[in-house]
Amino acid sequence: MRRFTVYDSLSREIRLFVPITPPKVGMFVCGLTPYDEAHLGHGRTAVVFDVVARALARWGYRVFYVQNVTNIDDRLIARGGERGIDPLKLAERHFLAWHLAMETLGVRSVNYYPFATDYLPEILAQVEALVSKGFAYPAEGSVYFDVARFPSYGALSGQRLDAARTGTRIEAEPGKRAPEDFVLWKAARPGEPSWESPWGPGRPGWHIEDTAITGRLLGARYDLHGGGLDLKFPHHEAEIAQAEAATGERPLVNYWMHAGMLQFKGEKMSKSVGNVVSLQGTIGRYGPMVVRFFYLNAHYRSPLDFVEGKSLEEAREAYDRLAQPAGRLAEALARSGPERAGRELPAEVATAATGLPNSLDETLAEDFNSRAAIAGLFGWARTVQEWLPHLDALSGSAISTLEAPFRWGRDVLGLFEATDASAGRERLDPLVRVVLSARTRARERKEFAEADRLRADLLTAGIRLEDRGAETEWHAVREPES
RNA sequence: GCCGAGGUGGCAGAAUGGUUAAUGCGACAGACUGCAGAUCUGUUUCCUGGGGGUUCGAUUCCCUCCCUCGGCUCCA
Repeated sequence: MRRFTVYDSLSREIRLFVPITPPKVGMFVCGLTPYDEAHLGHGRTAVVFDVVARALARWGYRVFYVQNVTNIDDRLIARGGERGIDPLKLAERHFLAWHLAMETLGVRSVNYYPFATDYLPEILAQVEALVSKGFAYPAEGSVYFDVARFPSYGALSGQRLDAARTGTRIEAEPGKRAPEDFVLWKAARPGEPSWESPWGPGRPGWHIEDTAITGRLLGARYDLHGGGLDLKFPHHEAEIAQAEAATGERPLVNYWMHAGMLQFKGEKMSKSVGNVVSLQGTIGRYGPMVVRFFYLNAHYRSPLDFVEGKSLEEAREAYDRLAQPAGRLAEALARSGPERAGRELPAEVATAATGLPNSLDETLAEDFNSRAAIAGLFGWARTVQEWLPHLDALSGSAISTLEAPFRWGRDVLGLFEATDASAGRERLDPLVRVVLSARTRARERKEFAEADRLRADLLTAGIRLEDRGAETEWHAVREPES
């Protein structure tokens, strides 16, 4: 197991990571409430923690990664009511879309997506435990957590209750003793989905599902909890309070990781601000790998600005600089096979290639500095560019050696994966070749006007040509419309 | 108001108690090319929010101020 450090939001310092029972790592990340289409901000958090899980797996840890799905809550009920759809069905529909987006983005490290409503017995048991231990009280069919009974409440966010209170939006919730008390079990209003409980029909509060799920799947204490920075207070604070109060064991979580917000037009991208950009739509327009690269090109804790018409264009240019040599190596290897004889690499190049993945691991092992690792890949791309013209002379194992750092990028960062666009390329290739051979003949006859006309026509069709000596390569300028 | 995260070149964005502060994008020039593109080479000069302090030396550590963003029970 590789040693690595991580910034823990609770202690506010970078700490060496030590699992409770090595090599196992229990990892939980707050998922979304799928009441609407996912936006670019959601994608960032998902990709950030995907890389964390991928890296841990590579480094010899056995990760069990759980991401919950809040499939019952006020927004779902409201949205379902507007559309005349059962909220649970609505949640399921949006979750399927999310899952598809994750698949496209290469987020495949999540082992399990538990739905809140599948954990009603655990939720009820936890609420009952809190009531019987005096940490929670029923009122008007609901149950509230008594924050005053949990003195360390606020430790994660640094919030002090007296200070927080001034800015608190005090909702008219009858029976609540203090404004900071949060709801564990919410009495059902007529027509709402509800479950039976000792306090009457109702549904779980937002915070309790996570600790009910982790209690069941990861135990009373586990290693790593992630989520967006906006969830730190009150959500994660509430998780700590209710879980530690219910089980009597602490700490609930050994390492808290919070991902920085994606900002758009100077503010956090969010539904309530109304500045959202669709995740699916952006993936469709730029391709999943460019979106992924955009996220990982910044440190996960920093705020990341999304500028329409600029950020992803820039990311595409930068990503292509890596993907192009990576792709040519993969193609060459597919053609030649690793067994083919040929020239070997000079010793210093081979040493650099085989050593780089390890140093990239070291870089990433310092609080998941993906940007610094990417910088290392750029340096390698430059070296590989020098070898691209000589690929056919190289042995299969030499090409494979050149590819090693890019394989690291694929395994850990999830970049350089074949996408639908490259599948489309295979279909188009024979057709494009027909035009190319006509153009090559024209060029041989120095009929450049004709050759340029063919090049221009292909460009209109979305295909850009690049002459490399006698050979001509082609690239799709835009994603195929689907 | 309180709590937290940030302020780095034209832009994005890393790192570090110490010779020229990564990397990418963009721009400019050269090589290559029939041209273009891609690639390579070079250039992009005084780039670390302001002011104090600690230090032989700070962008890095400490204090303070300013600015931006997030949270303060809807949030990834």
